[in-house]
Amino acid sequence: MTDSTKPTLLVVDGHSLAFRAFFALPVENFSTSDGQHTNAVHGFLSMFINLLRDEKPTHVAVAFDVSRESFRTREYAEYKGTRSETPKEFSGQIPLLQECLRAMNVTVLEKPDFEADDILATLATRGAEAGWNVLVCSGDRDTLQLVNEDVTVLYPSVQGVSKLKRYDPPAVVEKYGLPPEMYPDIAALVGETSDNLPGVPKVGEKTAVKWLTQFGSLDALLDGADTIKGVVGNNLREHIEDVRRNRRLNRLLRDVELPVELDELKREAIDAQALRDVFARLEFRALLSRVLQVTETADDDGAAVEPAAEAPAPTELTAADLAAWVAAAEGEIGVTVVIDGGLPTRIGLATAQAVVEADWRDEVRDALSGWLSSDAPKVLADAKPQVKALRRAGADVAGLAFDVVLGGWLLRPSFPDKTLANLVDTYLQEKLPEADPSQLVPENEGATPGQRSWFTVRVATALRDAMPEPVQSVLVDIEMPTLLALADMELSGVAVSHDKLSGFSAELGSRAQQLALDAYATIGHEVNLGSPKQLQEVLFVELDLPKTRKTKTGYTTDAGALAELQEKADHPFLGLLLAHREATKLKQIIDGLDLAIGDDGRVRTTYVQTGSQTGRLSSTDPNLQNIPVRTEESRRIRSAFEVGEGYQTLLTADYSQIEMRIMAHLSGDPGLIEAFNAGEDLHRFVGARVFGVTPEEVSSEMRSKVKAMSYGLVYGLSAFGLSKQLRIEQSEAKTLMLEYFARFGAVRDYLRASVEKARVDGYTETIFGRRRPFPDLTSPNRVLRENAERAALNAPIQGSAADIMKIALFGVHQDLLGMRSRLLLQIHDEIVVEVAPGEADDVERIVRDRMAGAAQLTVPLDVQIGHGADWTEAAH
DNA sequence: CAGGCAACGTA
DNA sequence: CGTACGTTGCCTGT
Repeated sequence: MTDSTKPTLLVVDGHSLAFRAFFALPVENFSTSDGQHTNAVHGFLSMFINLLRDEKPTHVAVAFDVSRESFRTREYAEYKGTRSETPKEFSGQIPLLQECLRAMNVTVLEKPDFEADDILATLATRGAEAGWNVLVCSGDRDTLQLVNEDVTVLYPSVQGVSKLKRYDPPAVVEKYGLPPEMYPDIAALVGETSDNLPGVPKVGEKTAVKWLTQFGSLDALLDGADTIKGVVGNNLREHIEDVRRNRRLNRLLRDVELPVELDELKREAIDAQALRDVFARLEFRALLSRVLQVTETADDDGAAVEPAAEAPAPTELTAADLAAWVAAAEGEIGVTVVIDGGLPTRIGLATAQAVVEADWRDEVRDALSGWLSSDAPKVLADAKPQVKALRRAGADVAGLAFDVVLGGWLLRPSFPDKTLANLVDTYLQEKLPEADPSQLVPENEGATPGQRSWFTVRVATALRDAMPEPVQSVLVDIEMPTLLALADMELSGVAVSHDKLSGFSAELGSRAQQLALDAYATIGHEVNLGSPKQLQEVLFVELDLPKTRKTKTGYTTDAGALAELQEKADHPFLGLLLAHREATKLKQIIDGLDLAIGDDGRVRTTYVQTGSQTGRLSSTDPNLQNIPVRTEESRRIRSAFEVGEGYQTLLTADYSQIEMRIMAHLSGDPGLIEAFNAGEDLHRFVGARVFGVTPEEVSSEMRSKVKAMSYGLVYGLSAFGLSKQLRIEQSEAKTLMLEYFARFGAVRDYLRASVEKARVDGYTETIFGRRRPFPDLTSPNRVLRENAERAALNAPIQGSAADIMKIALFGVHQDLLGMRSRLLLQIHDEIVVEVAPGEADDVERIVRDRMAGAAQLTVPLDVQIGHGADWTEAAH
């Protein structure tokens, strides 16, 4: 604890902490619309604000390195020599950070020829001499040598910049077993890779501490080096000069001449206007109020900042009073349902002004059911599980106006704002009270359901302010109704036959076993066929087969590479391995699925509505969007998905070539549009154009080439990739692309323009206004940039397809409301419906109308529909 | 025991 | 050097 009567000096290593923030924060979430990266600035300031708030220093300074050259590099040219070039994306942020700090009237110090840590050491020493409390915040462990009774080091933990570990003398002793002033002795012996200071080989922290404890000091140890036995003793003697050099270099200077006196570091009121200006340029919205909260402002017209609001105490209401309360409440009502075992146990409602709660009982349900199922606007955080619980309890829900978790995702699809607590943090800069899960009897009570509703309502307001109109429309018009459809689909589940699965599993099991034995026979011993590492040993060492493509950990043994190996140097082991892989993979999928079958014979997945960056859904526990289909055999798994008891048939409906149709629409390419309007086989039509023949003359080889080309386009395929995919020469792939674009030039123009627009705007947009940010499009790093370009090219197409399917999905859901038939599955461009007896014709008409009518494009949306007793049958 | 990696299933 | 996902088993490090 710091003595509160004394001044507290906080000195911070700006460079090292900003650098940590740079790597800790995903750059895609911290960039301005013109592409300036701001993650280091944001991360540093966020941490710095927390420090000001928590430590309440009276005096503050932030030190920076001027360059990599210092007196240390002059003494030892290799110092920090292994560090790779500082990324430009980082160094460009330092002036911006300094500008922010100056606007906050924080003293920024830098001195040529010295490192930031020397400035910290000097200030810390002077502060301690003056009898102050000193806090040193740095990402460099060498600052631990500064720790004493008056000086505490705050060191960022591995988890990130936000968590700082406090090192006072006892903490250093606990961590290293030696007092702080001896830390550099340990470091000198061990060495510091990041500074390119080699230590004594084979000596780690343990040995160093043991020696230093034994000899009492580094000098005594080096003097007595002859007495140390063994390899490490030799190593020490051979590297004694390295150790001395390390120790010279890691000693921080405590008497650097600085242009300021301690008193001048006193915290001053910030220049709010200047801060607003620079934050506006950096597009920091939330940060400003956080700064204003922890600092005085010298701004005349600056409104006083309210401290974070405290949630009102909840009022416990009876069922009847609850009904009266919702009837009287104005505007949106926040709703939070506490769930246990899939059923509601408690409900909390709130407006921005009032908070009410009740245990969930039948009376409560009956009192609220009218309101819950009405259009009265409701705001929730992660509504789907709550809607499901309410429906299980016999209460229907409508009037979902806003789900803040979906809103946060739409605004920043890559940001992990997946809980109310995250959102409260990000958009309100407040803390949602949370019970400490590590304690059996929590010290802090978490927010009650009513209070969570209160936070939800306020987050919704903040999100709306931050959300461009088109994005709000995606939320309200697409995502919210989709949510209701998904809730019902998850509740329904899909019937899966355990008998079909277990029979198939056993068959595959014995086949896999036999294949394994055969495989062992070809190489003369057993090997774990599931271990890529052991396989590499067999393939490339024992059998000495040609090396395949490299992976991070060796050479790939994936199916493609093994097939190539077979062509080059066939060995019976390869075919058996591939067959074994196929059998075990299928068995694994089957067994996983079998395990997921519930008591009622149905499998229930969870659709993650925020599960992708493009707008698609994802499916988990189990994933029903990747059930095999490609091979005849694998379709036996789909055959186990059956129509449920009391239903007549399964109906599948899928969009044919929806992404190419969207491409035609977005590019306006006359050839492609004609292809779709002609109603002819797309790839045949395109093939005819590309190869200059009639559609009848398009061979299957030609067709598969243009098909690969067309699909590849949507993913940003290169000539190289195309040649690999089609196993043709790169030159031929290039010619194919040129021919393709010669006939369908508008496609290329569109793709180019689309990426260019994303570069300028900083984001892509779907037909319906869903956005995805792409800060890396301006990255100087070629790999990052080109990856972003391909993703940016794909995002509007994949995303628009996802939008269209969602619109169709909730349309079908709504139309089926009065019927017994129900939606079961969505697999990106396909839906599966369980059709009740007598409803087949109506259902087919509904599905066709809703899917084909989901969007008005310049080309028709073609829908293929099939029926059957199981999923395989229905797919025809 | 968690987490990274390779491999592979889908659209 | 083709986008978007989730799951599995192996293996390594804490």
